[in-house]
Amino acid sequence: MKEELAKRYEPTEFEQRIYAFWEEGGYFTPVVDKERPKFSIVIPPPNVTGRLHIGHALVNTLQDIIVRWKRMSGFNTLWLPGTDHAGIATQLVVERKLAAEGISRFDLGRDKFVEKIWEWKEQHSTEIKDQLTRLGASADWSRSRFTLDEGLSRAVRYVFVKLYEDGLIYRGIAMVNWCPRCQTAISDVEVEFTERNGKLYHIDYPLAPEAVESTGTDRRLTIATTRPETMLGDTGVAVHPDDERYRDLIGKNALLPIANRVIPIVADPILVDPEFGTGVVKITPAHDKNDYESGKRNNLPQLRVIGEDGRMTDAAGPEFAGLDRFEARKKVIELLQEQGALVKVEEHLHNVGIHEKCRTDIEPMVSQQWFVKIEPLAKPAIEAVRNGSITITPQSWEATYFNWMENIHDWTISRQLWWGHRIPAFHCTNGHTAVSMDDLTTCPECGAATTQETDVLDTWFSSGLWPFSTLGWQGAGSDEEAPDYQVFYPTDTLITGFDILFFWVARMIMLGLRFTGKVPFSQVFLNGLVRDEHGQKMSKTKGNVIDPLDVVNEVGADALRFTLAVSASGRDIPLGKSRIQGYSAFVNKIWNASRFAMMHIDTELRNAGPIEKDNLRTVERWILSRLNAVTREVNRQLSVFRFDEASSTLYQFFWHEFCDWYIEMAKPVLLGKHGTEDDRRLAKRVLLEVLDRSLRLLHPFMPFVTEEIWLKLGGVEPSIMVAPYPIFEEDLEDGAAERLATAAQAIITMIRNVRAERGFTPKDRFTLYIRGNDERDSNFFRDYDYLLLELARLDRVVVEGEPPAGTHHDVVEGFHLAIEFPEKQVSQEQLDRVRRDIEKTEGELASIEGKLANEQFTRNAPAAIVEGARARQTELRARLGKLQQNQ
RNA sequence: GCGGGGUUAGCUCAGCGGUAGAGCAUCUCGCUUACACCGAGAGGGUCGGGGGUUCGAAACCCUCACCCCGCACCA
Repeated sequence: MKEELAKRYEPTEFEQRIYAFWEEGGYFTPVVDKERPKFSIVIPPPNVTGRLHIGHALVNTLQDIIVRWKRMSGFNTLWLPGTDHAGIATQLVVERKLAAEGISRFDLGRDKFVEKIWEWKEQHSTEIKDQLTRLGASADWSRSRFTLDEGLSRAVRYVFVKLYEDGLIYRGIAMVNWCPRCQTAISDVEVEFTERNGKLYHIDYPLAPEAVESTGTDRRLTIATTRPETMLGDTGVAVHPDDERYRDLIGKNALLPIANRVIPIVADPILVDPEFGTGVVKITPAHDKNDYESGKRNNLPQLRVIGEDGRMTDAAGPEFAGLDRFEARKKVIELLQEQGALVKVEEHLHNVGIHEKCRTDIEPMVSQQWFVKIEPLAKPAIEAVRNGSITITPQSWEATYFNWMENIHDWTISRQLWWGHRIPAFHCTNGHTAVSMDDLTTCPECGAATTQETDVLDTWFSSGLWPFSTLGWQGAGSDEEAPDYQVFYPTDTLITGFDILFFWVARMIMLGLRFTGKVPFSQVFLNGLVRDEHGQKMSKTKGNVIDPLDVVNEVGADALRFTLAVSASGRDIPLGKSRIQGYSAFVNKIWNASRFAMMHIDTELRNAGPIEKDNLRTVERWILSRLNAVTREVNRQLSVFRFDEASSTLYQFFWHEFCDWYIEMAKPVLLGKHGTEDDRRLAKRVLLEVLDRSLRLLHPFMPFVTEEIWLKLGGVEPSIMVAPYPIFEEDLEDGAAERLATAAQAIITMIRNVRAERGFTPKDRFTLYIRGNDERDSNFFRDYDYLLLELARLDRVVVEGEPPAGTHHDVVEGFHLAIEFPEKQVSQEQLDRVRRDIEKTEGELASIEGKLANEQFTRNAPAAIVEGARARQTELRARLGKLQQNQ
């Protein structure tokens, strides 16, 4: 039964009601049936305690568009949602909260602290779902997963143990990125480089007394450093072996100022560039990546002067021990100044590595950690993209992927955190380490008591398994008993931000291939960053942040979604309030057009039956043909992730073809002002058809409003969500109808145009003389003269009649027109316009004729192009002749 | 240094070998019973500079300039 549509479009009135309706209908949950064609996609799991920002709104809108499109297209569709425990990020949030109460995690101890995080998690775990719900995400909440769930944890443990057994996970002492604030090691990709104005300190290192004696000189070696405090840990000085200035000093010793330690002068062609600076480099093997390598090459000891908390150690000397590293820097400078060893200080712009999560300066540090030997995993992952098993869109990201994967370093996976998957390794009192699926209390090697490794795994280790661990995979063999895995793995598409290509996408590919033997997904779409309307990054300090939930509350989810879609070409997205406003007008337009249609549709959709195509008139054939072309276009664009093209195609069609033209053209018949009762019935049927198909095409982009309208329209299916997505139908194509309808529109436009140019008002009426090319054209205009009369506001249309002298002539789409205007003073402006029009036409004609006169063109250009040029020439000639009569 | 992207109407962008486009903004006219979150119309671009390929280039190639983003390095 058809219902009324509210007079005003008020999204807040129905969006949440509609979502509840979908959930109750169970439309988000696919069936577990291997025989049906499936489509599956997993969400990039947001941080469990996070608040959704505009970037989440984007990535989840895009996923939902694809998911709804596939579901309507007949696929057994699963969108699996969930959240990530997000080790460091979550721990940080809770630590900050506790800090506000004056408590540190160390006050609580590991177990209590982890308990606190779980409490926090439980409190916030519904927030993500609630927020995604407001956006209209059609995810299967019954399958929601969390990276610390029991099953997923089992998968993590299995993968760790297996990689260890295969020799791809090892424990060792190496230079890592250390965050003194979080007091954990982090991987290379978690370090962010930020440009900073610093100082370059030039410091004199004197030669050791015995070197002064043996060389007979008292030279000083001037080194430069941005981090003077690390000199306390220097265990050598390097020069280039070919550098004449210092060659005689190689093998001798220098005297380290302040510490007064004798350190060797070594030759290191890798570390030292003789052209750069003074050609002398200090070596701090314990606190610099390059120095660490150099130290190993030159057998220099590592002296750790900075501790895990960022404070100087005892090894730094009694006057430094316990001092913060930046305080120590000041003190070192002071002492050097006193000793006269500080030669000069320069301003220096350089990059400083910081921890991307807490923004603390990274301290390179030698430490015992767990690593994944990555190359054997990276190789097949590179191959999968290279051979097309996985495609990345936009394709330019593939180059970035290869570039990174081919230069990849071992992955530091251990974190000295408390929140996460604890590493399943067991150390015994005799120093043995065993890795095991089951908890061990005694050492398998010597029987001594064991304790479990305290480190946890990098968050991305567990999210790297997300596409299969969420489907029930828990290790070799487990897949047999995991029906979801059987039906939905591998997934089809992955949609995520480019910023986690390395963090997440690459790791899923590597681990997926290794453990399931299949690519975890075959298509990756990387979306850009949402920026403000001027392309600036959104940030709290700039005050240009747009909160998606505010937008949803103001203009509804559909307007936000459509704006995001129409902006998503794969590059960064400029988003401003005015843009959203613009597209909310479009939603309003859909609402009102539907309201109009529903005032006239008296046949219920259920009983309407198929359209009687043979009885349709030209205008109806035209709109169906156009809609059909749009249908093909939208399906095609969605299949290649052109959300922008697909949505603007629909926008253009619905607003400017359906509303501005078709509805206006249909009005005389719908309102009973013209045509037979049969015409009217058919027009209504077509109006209904076009609206219904349009709503279905639009549904993935704006699910709420389309459902609200569609339900009131009385659809055949229980929900538009499960109504079939329109597909191209060859027999709806009608080129002839399109040509005539388009011509009629161009003629109406031309008349409106000239009317405005001549200063007439819509109330002034004229007579139009029109001549077609053949009988069919003439019949068309005879049949549809009422359209010209109504839409162009004429008082008479004469088809094939001879226009009197003094009329305005033109040629539009091959039709010769003449408009008889009432007597009116022709303004100079109008005359100028006629002249410009003529000049423009002459210009184009000259260019076309030049082309056609060129034998190279007629010989080489494709026949269709040459034909087109000829036709254009004919039209322009005719038009020019007509225009000249207007002068 | 390596890699990627960009430079098209006032703004934000699409087009990527065959007559320069969209949205927003601007101007003019119109409250015509779906919608003023509207309708009708107008103005506005030598497609960053230079060179080349081609019958034909905004599009392909080379080159220069400027901007952005990764990665690496910066003693």
